[in-house]
Amino acid sequence: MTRAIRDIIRRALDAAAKDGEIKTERPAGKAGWLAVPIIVERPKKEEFGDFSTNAAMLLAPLEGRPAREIADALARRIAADPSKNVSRCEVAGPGFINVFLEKSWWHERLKEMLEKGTGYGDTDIGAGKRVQVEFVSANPTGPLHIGHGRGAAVGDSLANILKAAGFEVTKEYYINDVGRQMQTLGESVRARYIELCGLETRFPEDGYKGEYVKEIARDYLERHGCGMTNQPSSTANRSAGEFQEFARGIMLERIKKDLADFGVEFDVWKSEKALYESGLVGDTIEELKKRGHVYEGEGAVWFRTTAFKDDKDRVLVKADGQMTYFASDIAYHREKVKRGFDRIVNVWGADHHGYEARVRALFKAFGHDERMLKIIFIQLVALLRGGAPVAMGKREGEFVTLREVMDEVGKDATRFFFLMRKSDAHLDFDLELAKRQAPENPVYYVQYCHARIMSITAFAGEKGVSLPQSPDMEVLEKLELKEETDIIKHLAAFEEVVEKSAVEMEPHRITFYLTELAGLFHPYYNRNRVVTDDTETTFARLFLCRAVAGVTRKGLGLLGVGAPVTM
RNA sequence: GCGCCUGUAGCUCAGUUGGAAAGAGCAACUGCCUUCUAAGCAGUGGGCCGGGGGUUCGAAUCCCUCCAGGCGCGCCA
Repeated sequence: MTRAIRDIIRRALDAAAKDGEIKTERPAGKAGWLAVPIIVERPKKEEFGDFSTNAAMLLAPLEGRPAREIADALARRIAADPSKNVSRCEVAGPGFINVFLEKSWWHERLKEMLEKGTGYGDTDIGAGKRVQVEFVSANPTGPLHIGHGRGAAVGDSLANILKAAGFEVTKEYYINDVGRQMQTLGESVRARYIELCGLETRFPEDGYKGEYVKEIARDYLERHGCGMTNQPSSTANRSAGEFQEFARGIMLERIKKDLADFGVEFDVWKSEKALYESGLVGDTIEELKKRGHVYEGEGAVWFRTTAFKDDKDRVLVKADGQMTYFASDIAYHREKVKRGFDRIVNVWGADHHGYEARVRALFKAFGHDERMLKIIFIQLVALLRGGAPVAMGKREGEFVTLREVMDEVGKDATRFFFLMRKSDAHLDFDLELAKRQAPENPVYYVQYCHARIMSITAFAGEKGVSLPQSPDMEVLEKLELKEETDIIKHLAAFEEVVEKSAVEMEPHRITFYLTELAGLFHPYYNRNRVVTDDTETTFARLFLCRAVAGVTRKGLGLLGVGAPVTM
């Protein structure tokens, strides 16, 4: 759509140049029709036209003439555009050129999107480039909490949007299944198990106190009985590993179930443990060594990340011989690059931002273009209930799980709420508001738009109206109301919104877009009847409804939110 | 102390490749259900875009500085 508009401006520039009114040379190529980037925008105010451009103001200094003079010259030519799509063209303010398009031009846009059907909104700016989106990646030491939920919503929705924009996407979950915290989990389960068997034991000081640990211990007990408690201490120690392995399996199952119920499926589950077993971690350190980025000191092995703008060097191998989390993580990122992704996206909790510099150091050390790495930080969620904060604290075992929230307010509302803000902004999530089935709840506002249209369609069916597969232009010409053109204009912007969301990696743009669309449709519905005695108008309006419902369904789909037929 | 994020209406937030008179939702107030779902609609009030400088024809948007809040600065993950 912008392409068509840009063509109009370009033709005007060409004509003006030909007539000698513009002397500035224009470089070849699509982007540079001027030495400066021309902005074509959809003005906020409708008296400024369907689109406007600042071309004249940018040309003024180059031409050495007043902007308004140049604007006049261009406006004359735009108004006379051979496509006949321009109804009028005005110069305003300091030299803006405001262009008004014929209604029929918008009707054609509507026809186009109806013909594209469910494919409307898909574009190919991704050009099949491969993007890996790694998100959630929570340690399997406890259930997913609400913060993970926001990351899941953002990551999954982003993946959908990228796919729609023509990227090839791999969704991946990195399982931190080695290390101290996993060990603690194993010990915690073991302690609970021993307790369940009626024996005395000391619960680990920093153990996980949540109820879920007891549940896992009960599971273990059911499968293995109490035999484990009688074993000699050496065996019992070794069995801590067994508890850990058992707990890992249960927790992962539970996490997968939570995510599946949240509508999130991963393509790849990557185990940190497996990364070690494949030898990749060792290889990566060796490789870094060869490149001269590694040194030994204080009994540890260090990666000189300060050479790449990190605050301090980072330990890869601890003095006790254990690898750090960082060691496996750089191996993982190196592996991602090797797998041939064009773009690597990490969705992290905002509390990990201090980690970014050292991961980027890896890219630089290996000579990869670090611009391929994008890290999205998710600010923490403040959970409220009727305005009052709900306490969260993982260690105490009092955290609010994604499961609880989902069960209470529903999957759709939960996902929608997580996507109402840009990721790096704090989010207040009020359970009471999310649950309320009232207009102040934006989820229902948008979903209702879809359901309402489905209801209209059903009503039309009862009245014996059968809508043709594809619209005739003569029928669409019946959409004469300003409200109708406004809705079409907004629908026509959908592709660009999807593209922008993909490029900027900002799913919340879709949420806002849909709320605006619903905000146009509901008033329209309220003032006008769709199904009337006038067959052509009924057809035209049903087509418009079909397009609104289609875009709403598609947009909600990108968010991972359902589009109900009835509410 | 250093780094990252945030600061826009009473509340929660959009709006940053610089554009024309600042946007939405909620809350507040006033109205609307014999007509395709009132989970809806119509209307009213509400702002030194954290402060101060600067760049520009033009700044919520870019630069500097200060203030406030969050987070991070482990041989944890």
